[in-house]
Amino acid sequence: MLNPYRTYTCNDLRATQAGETVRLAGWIHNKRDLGGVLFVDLRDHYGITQIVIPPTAAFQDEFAHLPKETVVSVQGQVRPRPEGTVNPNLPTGEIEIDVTGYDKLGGCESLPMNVFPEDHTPEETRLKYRFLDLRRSKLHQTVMLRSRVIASIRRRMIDLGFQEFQTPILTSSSPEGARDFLVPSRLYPGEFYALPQAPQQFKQLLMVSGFDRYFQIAPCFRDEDGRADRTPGEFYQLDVEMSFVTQDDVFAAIEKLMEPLFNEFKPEWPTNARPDKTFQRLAYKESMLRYGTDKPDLRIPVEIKDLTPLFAKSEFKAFAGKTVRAMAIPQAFDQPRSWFDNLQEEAKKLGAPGLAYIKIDANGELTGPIAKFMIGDSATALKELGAKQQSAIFFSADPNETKAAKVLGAMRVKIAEQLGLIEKDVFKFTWIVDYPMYEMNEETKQIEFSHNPFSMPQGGLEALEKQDPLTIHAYQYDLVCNGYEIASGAIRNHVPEIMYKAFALAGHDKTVVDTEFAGMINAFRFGAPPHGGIAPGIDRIIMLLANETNIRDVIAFPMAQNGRDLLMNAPSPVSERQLRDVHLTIRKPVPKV
RNA sequence: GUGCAUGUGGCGAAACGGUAUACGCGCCGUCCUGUCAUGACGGUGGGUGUUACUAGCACCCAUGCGGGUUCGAAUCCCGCCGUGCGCACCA
Repeated sequence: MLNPYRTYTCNDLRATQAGETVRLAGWIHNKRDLGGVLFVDLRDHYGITQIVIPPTAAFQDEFAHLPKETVVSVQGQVRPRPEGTVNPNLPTGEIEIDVTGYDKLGGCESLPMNVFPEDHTPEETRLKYRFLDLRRSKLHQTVMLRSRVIASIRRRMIDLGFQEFQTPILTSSSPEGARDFLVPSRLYPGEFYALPQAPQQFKQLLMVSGFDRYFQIAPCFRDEDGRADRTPGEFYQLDVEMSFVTQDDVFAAIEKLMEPLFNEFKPEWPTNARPDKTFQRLAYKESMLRYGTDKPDLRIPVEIKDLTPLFAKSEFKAFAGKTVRAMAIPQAFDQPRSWFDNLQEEAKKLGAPGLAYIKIDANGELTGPIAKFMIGDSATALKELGAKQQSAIFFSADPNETKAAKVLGAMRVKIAEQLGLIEKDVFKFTWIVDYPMYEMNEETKQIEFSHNPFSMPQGGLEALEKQDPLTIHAYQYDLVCNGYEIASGAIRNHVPEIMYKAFALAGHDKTVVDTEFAGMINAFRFGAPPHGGIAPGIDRIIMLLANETNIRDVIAFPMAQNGRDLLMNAPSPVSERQLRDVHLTIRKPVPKV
């Protein structure tokens, strides 16, 4: 039986179908009323077809007054367009439909935002009327890209020998990491499920269960605030875990996924992969030194240098005895004083005392506010910094090494954006490896895990027993592309003895491990394979492939930065009865006066 | 929690201490038989009142909300709220 709404989609018809009687259904995309003849662009998911309502049609006037975005089904005959009126920009541009009748399937009221033309609209409106925003070709295409990327990832993972699993969404709260989303239990008053921040423990348990190679396109829930590259509340990871592997094996698997994936969807953008399609590696410490961050944007051709020894005994008190880092910025010489002043303000916002700089003029002479302190060795060294003439050198000095590095790292990106120094249309990947296992909490002076406490320390038990904890590296790694952390993972600590020792160094005794990670530590007692994995962020990968800078633009139904869903009105109050079912009373915060 | 930016018609916006809503988009009306971001002309914030009621006129209100400075505030100041970006946070 014939479909009552359509016999073709709006992207199907070509000149070869001329003469056929057809039915098309879709949205009224645009109208061109020429007085006699009425042209209407009919749009569906697949494309646009021009339909023509002739002056002889009794319903022409009626049709002309249907608002844009009305849903109709039209019947008519396919005919080739007259000579000279073919539209080469439209796949269906050779033909048009001579309409003989129509049905109005869905009316449309006055629109709160334009679907076509796709003009600028505030994000709040776009989120509230997401179903309209999703009709616009930009977002519609991105969501389709997302679908194709995920399909490709799934196919590639299976081809690489991985199996797909599902893991619980209602699980238990885990003590480490971000805040959990909690789900109150009806059957157990006062007890809660938590939504998983990642299927971390489950995937490790699957390895202990002998499944060898796991993957899942997994939703992850974390109660943390949004950023341009981070949605609040929930996001998707390609969660991966492998047994009997080293770090190199995990890298090899992910490289076999990523490089071809990026190449499939953005073939015109070269990557910096080596000839054998592997990615470069950078030690965490090296990255902090050269780029001031553990997610360096390698598209920026600027590196930071350490000048600490040079100023150790300097007359210049602002630098003496502190960690001093510097970077040379080409093209910065000619910037106005206000530009340099602005950067100082930016640096101060990041907690730096300021942002010192000197300029190197056409004669290679040092100028600027602090140039007079740069004498002898330091002047020579600065010229050797690689600073070409007509450039500027920026300094960051702080008693705290990490802070000195991070300030300059942030300024490196900001300056590069302002001066257009970021290389375009290219993907620059790097692995970040050798993360420290522990770090010193400056406030409490306690040694803490710097990343995932389940990571295997490099050197194993021996390192934990004999080495200064702050010098121990973990088999912990990130994959970074164009300044975005797109994956994070580790070789796991699967040996209870090493686990207890690792926690002991961070000040947690055995009972903490036994109670808080009971499920996993118990499993490790019964024959656990060495294993490790990684979790690439799906949303960020799509962002890169779609060339978007706002992560909400690659998600069909995102929440606003404040964690609200403006379309569905979540979160929202629930009834007293629902609360009673789960044994909750509301404790409201004290209102501000 | 916090820093910065921002908030004016359905939408993008203009006015930057002196007649708010210029201009554009959309929408409405009229005209046009080959357009395809159609074109031309006109209209388009809200309320109340009034008249000779397809229309006109008068008055009032409106620049996120509340207060303040000023002869006069969209504009300057204070507080609050919303949104965006950043920081804290993110095993």
